[in-house]
Amino acid sequence: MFEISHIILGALVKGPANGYQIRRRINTDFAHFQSVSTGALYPALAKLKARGAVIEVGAPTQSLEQRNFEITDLGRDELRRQVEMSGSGERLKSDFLAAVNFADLAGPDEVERLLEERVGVLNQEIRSLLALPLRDMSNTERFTVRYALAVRRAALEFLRHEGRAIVTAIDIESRKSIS
Amino acid sequence: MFEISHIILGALVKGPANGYQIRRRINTDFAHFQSVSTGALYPALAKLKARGAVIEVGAPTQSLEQRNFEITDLGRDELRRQVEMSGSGERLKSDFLAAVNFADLAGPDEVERLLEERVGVLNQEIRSLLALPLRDMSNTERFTVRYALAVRRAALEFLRHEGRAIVTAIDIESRKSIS
DNA sequence: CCATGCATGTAATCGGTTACATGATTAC
DNA sequence: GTAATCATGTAACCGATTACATGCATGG
Repeated sequence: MFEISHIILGALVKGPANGYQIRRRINTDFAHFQSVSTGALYPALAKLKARGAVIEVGAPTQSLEQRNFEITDLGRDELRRQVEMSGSGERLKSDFLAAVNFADLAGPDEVERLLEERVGVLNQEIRSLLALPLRDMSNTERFTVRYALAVRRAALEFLRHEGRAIVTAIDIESRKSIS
Repeated sequence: MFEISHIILGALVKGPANGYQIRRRINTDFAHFQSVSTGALYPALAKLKARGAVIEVGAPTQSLEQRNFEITDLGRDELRRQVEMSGSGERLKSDFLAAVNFADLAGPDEVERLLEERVGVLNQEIRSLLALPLRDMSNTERFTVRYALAVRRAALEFLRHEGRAIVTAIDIESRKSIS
């Protein structure tokens, strides 16, 4: 399992950065498969430094309390080993599917709301993915973005074709139980 | 956010069950959006009982230490409210995309392995979804299964069409850096 | 001047998994 | 008889989020 520390190393492969920049790289460039909060980032970064997977470089002379981290060969080794050990699983926790699954209790309006909202979320995610600087990316990075785009577009497509049908089906069903 | 307790309530909507059966319902029928471990299930079940969202029914006379839980009106209310409050987001943590994203460090063989493994996982997930008793399901349940099928099939399709290309692209790239 | 973004960090808490402990029942 | 499945539960741990505390820099 990939942990935050490995993702941090992955973010630093692109070049040195401070904590804030690492966080932004992860939450934009890697948003389609991972995210971080500050409470996870800084402790993980400290541990990586302690074990020599990253080093702190540059001027402590700087007036700002801004730091600068760089990945070491040891860090690259660690990341490479992680890739080699990694499986191809995904852990999904879907509020959308859970809510729809149990929406019989709430009625067709609720299903309609959830569907519309999901379409909105998917469109937003697609827009974010398209906004990424695809030209500056490596082949593998671009591949992951295109994979993420493909599944989101398929989800949208499905909702467009089958969303209406499910709402009317539940509507009919709920009317039946009333009469 | 849907928690385990809500998912348990959702499993009990289908009818009374013991802890073990609840767990199996979740890990098969709801596998496409949620899973549970025993360490989460039993404490959550105890709390649900304590607050009256489920009741323990039937014979304590039974020789087995088998229990039987039933959802109450209060529990149904709680689940309905949760559906109404729910957003349409999904939280994905993908080892597959992370590993591919950083696979430059490991070489084309590693990418090929990850792709093949992912195809295997997707096929298995599709088989599991198709094995579900679709006839016995409500409209909304069936809808979530078909949604899950659609995105997995799209992922497979993408890998079939674009998987080969990425492996060769990285291969060419890595040979370039050698020469 | 004041909101927003940049920047670092900690403490409390959370939701959950892994592993363990135990034992009955069923199927080969 | 022995392996697998059914069945319940706890303790230790884990990875992470939320909220907070602090302060500088920038732009409207």
